[in-house]
Amino acid sequence: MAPRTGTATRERLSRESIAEGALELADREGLDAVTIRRLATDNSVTPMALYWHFKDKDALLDGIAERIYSDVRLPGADQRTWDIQLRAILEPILAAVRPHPLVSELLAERVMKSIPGLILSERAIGLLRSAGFSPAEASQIAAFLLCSIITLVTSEPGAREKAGEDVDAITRAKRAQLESLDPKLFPNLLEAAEFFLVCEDEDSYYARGIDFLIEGVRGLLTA
Amino acid sequence: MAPRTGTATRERLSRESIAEGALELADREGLDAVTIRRLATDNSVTPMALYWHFKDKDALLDGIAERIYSDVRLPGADQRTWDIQLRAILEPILAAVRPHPLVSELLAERVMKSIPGLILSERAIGLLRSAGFSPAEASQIAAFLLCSIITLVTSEPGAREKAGEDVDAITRAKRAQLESLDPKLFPNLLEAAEFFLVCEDEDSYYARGIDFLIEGVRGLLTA
DNA sequence: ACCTGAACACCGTTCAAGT
DNA sequence: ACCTGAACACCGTTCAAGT
Repeated sequence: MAPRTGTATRERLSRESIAEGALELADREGLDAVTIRRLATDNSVTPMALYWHFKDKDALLDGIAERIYSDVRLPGADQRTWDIQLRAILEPILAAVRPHPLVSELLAERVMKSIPGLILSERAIGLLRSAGFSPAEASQIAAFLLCSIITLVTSEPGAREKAGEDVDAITRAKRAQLESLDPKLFPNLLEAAEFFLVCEDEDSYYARGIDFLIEGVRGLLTA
Repeated sequence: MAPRTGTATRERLSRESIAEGALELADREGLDAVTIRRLATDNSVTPMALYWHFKDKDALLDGIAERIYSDVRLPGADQRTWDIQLRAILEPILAAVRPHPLVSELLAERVMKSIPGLILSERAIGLLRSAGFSPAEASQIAAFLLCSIITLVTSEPGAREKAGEDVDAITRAKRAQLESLDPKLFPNLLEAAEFFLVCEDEDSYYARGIDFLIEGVRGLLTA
């Protein structure tokens, strides 16, 4: 008889399946919902079962980060100018992180803790080295670029509010707070209030972010 | 008889004294050490006492962030070019955040939750507006610049290791991990390994960071 | 190899009560 | 106004044990 399959099947636990479930949970309900005990019941298992697959909770979060970094699809290196190639690296990273605004805060401190993260760091540093930066400069700039991509996602206006289900209750409260400010003291804040609450156009938001980063590198190069 | 003063005096609790104590604790032992119960015993008081001064733990963390933002000393506006003025804003922000690498991760999502944070945001947006950016652009760029300053501090190589007391035990472990990488696959990472572990020169690290940000803005402006 | 059961030492927070 | 006491519903984690 073939093993049972279907919705009620209890799959064998594995690092990957646990991390995948944890990521989906975090995307839906936020990182605070990711709890050893919650994951255990979601997997129909005892909390201690998870400790066979992960040393501790921090290692489990490393696993979530690895899962996201493994989505990055880097293009092959070529002979185009450094700015074109840099864009070709940054965009796939953004594409991998962007679906996970509630989880992105995990990523910065965890790049060096997984093979996919190491690969993408190696690639970025190599590109910056060949553009003319020293090892010290290249490693700092590469780290900063990655952090910046993550920051763009983490702080995309409106994105983080998806954690609580009362999406626009939070937005309304924030709007009320901003609009209660003294217009004499905070004219510019009031003029721009709407752009802190929701993102007018996500694509142009991210395009501007990437442009900023590439121009920043160019500025350091020609200084 | 004058009220007792000296080392054993139990001061009256206040929002400010609690936040100050919490910040010092976080600077010494990291944010995980900042616990309602720990702060209570540090203040020789019951955990519930803190709930009179702060709605909940999140509000207490807001208080810590406000404490740091209140250290920012902005210069008066003047008629110099936008890049000079932008530098004159970014540097005092950096100066306020830099002493608190273990706490800086709190700051990004909390700028708009205190008067000092609102003031500095207003100022940055105003400057970018007068440099020629639209309200949407100015607010996005201002938010990104602030996040970037914070990121520079949060991820300054070696800074975060000061949480655990075994400072160079952690550094040694990280070095071992990096040096165990295959030199064929990660040549650039290995060449730059040292710069991920400790910061060669903090001042040039931060100078490069600020230069990057200003050049990034210039790039968007001339695009 | 993979998982369970019971227990420990912590959390944040509510609610009613004291002065 | 400011703080206490007792209690609740959670955490992560250790340790010994089962199959």
